[in-house]
Amino acid sequence: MNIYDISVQAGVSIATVSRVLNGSDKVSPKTRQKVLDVIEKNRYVPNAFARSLGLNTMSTVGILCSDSSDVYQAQTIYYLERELRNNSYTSMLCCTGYDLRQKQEYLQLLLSRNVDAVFFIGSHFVEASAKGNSYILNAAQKTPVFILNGELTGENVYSILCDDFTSTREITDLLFSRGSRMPILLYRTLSYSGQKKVQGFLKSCQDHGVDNTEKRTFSCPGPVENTRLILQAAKEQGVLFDSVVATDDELAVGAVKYALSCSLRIPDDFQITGYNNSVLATCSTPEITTLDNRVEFMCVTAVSLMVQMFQKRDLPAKTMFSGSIVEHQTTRQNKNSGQPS
Amino acid sequence: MNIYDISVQAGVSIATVSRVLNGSDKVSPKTRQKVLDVIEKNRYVPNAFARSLGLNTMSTVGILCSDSSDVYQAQTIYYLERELRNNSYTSMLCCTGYDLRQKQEYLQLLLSRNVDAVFFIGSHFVEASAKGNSYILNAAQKTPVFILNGELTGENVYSILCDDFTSTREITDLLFSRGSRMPILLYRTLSYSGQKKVQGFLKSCQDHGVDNTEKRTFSCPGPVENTRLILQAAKEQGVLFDSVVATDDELAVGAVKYALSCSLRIPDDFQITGYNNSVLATCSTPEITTLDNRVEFMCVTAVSLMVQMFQKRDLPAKTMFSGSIVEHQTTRQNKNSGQPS
DNA sequence: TTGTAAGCGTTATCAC
DNA sequence: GTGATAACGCTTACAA
Repeated sequence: MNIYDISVQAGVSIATVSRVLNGSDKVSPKTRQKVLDVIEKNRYVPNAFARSLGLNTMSTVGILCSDSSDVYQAQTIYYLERELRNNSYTSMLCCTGYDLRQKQEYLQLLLSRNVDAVFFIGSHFVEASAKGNSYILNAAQKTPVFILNGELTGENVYSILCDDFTSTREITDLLFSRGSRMPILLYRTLSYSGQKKVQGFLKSCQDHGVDNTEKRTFSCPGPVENTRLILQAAKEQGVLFDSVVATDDELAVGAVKYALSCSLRIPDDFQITGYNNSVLATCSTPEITTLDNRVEFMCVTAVSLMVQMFQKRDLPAKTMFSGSIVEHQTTRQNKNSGQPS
Repeated sequence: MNIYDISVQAGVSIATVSRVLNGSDKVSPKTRQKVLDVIEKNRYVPNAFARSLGLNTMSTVGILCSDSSDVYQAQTIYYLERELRNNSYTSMLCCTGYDLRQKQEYLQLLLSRNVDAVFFIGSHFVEASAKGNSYILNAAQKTPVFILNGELTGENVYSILCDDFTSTREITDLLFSRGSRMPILLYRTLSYSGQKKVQGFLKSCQDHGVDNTEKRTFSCPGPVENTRLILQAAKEQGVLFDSVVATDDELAVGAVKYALSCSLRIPDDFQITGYNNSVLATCSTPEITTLDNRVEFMCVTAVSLMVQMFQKRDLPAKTMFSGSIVEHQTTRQNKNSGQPS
């Protein structure tokens, strides 16, 4: 069943059927109804392939993430897809993993499918070296690129991100204000946002007169149990710390497990902050004070930017917004001097 | 740049270019190389829309989930996408929420895009009433449907699922064997798998001589704090229980929080089991004994079924596999008689 | 082995 | 308002 069949049954030309389908106002009400009836009767649905060939678009965008099962990314995917659908776009999901070659292949795949735009979730996609990012910039020559929680400068590239520097500085400030004297930072990788977090942490430490800051940041790859081991090792190597700033909630969970295994009282002896305000923060006991980096707002904003861009509006290449601290049970309630462990 | 431009530059016909592109063996090595050089030089990529119009497929499948940010669904999406991509399919992701109308609209959307197959994640899509499922059965007339962790009988519908009845019976058996005398069950909804879990729980209770089983199952919708409140209420209403069988890990986390708030010792006074073997089970302290329902295996199997189906093989409409218990810290180590709280 | 030409099912530009 | 008809860019018989 195609547009020609419909046109025959309705006694009109395919042009008229097409007009009805696309809501043109240059069709008489009578003709329109006649055509609609035939369409209805036959449950006719226009062929998407032919349509996209003619229009040169399928109203589809690509979503690239490294791992959709990561709680933060999963959240982002959810809101992105919802917003895109609300604006009549479908989402093509690609989980690339962390290998550059895979990322490039996936991006090529999306481009070859003629997606209308590409969204990168997370700053893992922005490499430290400019050369490593050329594949994104190349892509942007054909297709608009939106980077969520990362930053990349280039033509047709738009970055939407939480101010991780300030947020991490503020959450570290919070620990100091609640009596911590020697916080340490746990981070996952030195991605763009990872670096910002480290810098925010160091800034707060400097502001509070903590020395040797470069030795107070620890990389924690791998699963949650690894975090505990790394903290254990740090302690055994003589690193003194009475609080942990974690750059995601899973790392914070690891810190909770460390504290519990050492019988440290949380938050009296030991304070912990997470990041992302994910379900992990409230599933932990005690529940973790965390940073809400407004995933939903980020996604709504990103899709809004995309829609405006298609309307040829001039847009900011970078949109940055502030996070907010959500206090739970791993930080002290009010200001009093703490006692380093 | 299209196939015609390439053919001119290479001094051949578009048919030959097409043959080269599609790896036909009916092209002389010399011609092939000549064409490949021109393609390379121009970085030509064939138009996906025209291609799909001709072939009547875009090698795309639809993935329908209710909420991609749910940890279980996020896992499933990850493995599904990976397997599909390994078999040269791209994934169109749709997050429908829990409203039937939305589900139907999304399914229509996917069908109108001519996806090659549709995957439903989770049994939320299978309604209790046959009428509520007609939209799926209708879709299956055109497009093969794969239901992951749910069951629906119909032409062109394939169900791949963990044996939730047996798994829940076994994990309840485990609690009895570790000294529990009066377990209760927490479930999310009475979806297909939800029902199976309830039945498995009741069977185990009957086998162990527990009466009044129908009053020992509790529905726990909503966020994690709600679970604690429901358990609290149950206790205050005089329900006696010394262990909780939760039908997902998040519910189990709620049970952990309940136990900790009552100062019950886990697992000595109170035992808990989760379900799904998700990150939540290990992020909890104590870590939760849970059921591994083999998400990865399920996805690999589902995609394998799809591939075989396209090869016109005859396939089982239902593929069921067993789960396995992963013991952590919320169940006792060995058999000894317990003391009901 | 290669080329010609007829689809595939739309949209859109013309005439009328 | 409506109807021919030419794109859109590819695949694939069928011919040569």
